Amino acid sequence: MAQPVIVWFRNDLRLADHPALAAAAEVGAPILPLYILDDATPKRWRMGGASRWWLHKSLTTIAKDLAKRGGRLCLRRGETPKVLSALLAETGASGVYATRGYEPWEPALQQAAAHACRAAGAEFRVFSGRLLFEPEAILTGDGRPYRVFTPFWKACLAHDPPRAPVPAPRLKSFAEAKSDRLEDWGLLPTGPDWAQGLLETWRPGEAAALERLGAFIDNRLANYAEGRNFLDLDETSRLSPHLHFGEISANQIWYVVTHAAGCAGARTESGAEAYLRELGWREFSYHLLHHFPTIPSEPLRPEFATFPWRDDRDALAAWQQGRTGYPIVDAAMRELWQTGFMRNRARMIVASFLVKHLLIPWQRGADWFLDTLVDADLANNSANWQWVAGSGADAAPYFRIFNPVLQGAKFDPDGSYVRRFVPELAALPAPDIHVPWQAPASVLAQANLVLGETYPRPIVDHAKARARSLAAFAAIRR
DNA sequence: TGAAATGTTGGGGCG
DNA sequence: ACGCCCCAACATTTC
Repeated sequence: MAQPVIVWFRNDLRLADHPALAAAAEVGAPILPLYILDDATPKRWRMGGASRWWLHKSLTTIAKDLAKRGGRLCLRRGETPKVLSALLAETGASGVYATRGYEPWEPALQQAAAHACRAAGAEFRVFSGRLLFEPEAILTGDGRPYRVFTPFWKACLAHDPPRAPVPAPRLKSFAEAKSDRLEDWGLLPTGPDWAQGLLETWRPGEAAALERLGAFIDNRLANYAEGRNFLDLDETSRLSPHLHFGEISANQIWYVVTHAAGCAGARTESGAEAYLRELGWREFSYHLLHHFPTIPSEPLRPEFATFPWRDDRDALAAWQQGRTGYPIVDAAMRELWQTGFMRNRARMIVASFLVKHLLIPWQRGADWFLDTLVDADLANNSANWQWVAGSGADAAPYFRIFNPVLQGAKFDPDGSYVRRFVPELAALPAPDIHVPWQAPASVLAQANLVLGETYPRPIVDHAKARARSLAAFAAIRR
């Protein structure tokens, strides 16, 4: 029997447009599909609860997809180099093929994997597959990384177009090896099963991702530029968790959306352009993380080291649990807890509230998002929290403080988003639903609402919090 | 990918 | 008819 080739799956849990898998298939040797659960390698950034739930479902799905083709996904738990060394010894594999990662620990991890392969006389090959543009390919004229989005994205668009997707290879033969049982990995919540809302909201896996992309393009892409902001509508793609786990690639999305846009043609920015620009922000985040690997924990702008943050555990808990007294903030935070997701508009509102109204360090918010979002992604999460806080690249200016009442009135005008996720406010009429503390007593009584009991009063006064935030930012502005 | 404060304008009520 | 004031409505600037 020929020496097998190990395809080391990570956040690339798909069979189509998978350059490493395609290259392994080209070899003509049996393929051993492998996933390693390595809780030791990123010491600080252990996968969050919602991510582990998704991972369990996604591994189940790709294992089935492989089984349909006669293969068996090998699951191993442990430190990656040790697992690879053991498996190379067991199987006599001639190589390990993987998709390049960009997190801060990836260079060392990939080097360790390469070393394990070399010691076993096998080759280690890394393929691109996660990004449209490699970080080395998009640099300013003097060879430095971009720190402002617009010129970055212009440079991307002027660059050679992204790699065209490759189809799923025909997989002729597989190798097998002893495998853990997925159920034994404990990825699903036990004790309280908080994942019911996730189960009702999501269908992880490659097939579902492709279906979602198709439905998005058919039904919502044309209206995306405006519609994505409305919290009570479902006008976003919701592809982010699929994209994070690599169930679909950015290249697949790029080409399908570009093709769909080819028939359009409008004076205002089209939905396709707006959507591709969001993919551009993802690229930008990954490039930033690659070039500035400390951004998950440290502000990119050094002057923020002395920012007068507050350590307010009660306020943080109120924010996490969706009881700040600002309905739009609470609705969004409860949506996050129930479904593992918020659209971008909601993320901006709640992030601005945590950082500007409460003056709580953005890292606390980033940690909470990493634990609760099904699309938790170190690059996007770090870059976007720093963007909101003003400490990052091309950051939102310090004075841009969202007014949660105005944001609610603008993007949830009839209050149906609030009603869906904050049921104790459901009986309030639209004029009052974003400002329950201003509602007349008769309206509150009719809605069976007792402020401070059935729903909290605002934990901060907007005008005072705004002034406090401006003063805090003035302190580091000198 | 804001919001609030401040400035300007123009219609209309009214003496 | 006229000037004055009020104040939306909109524009600009400031945070």
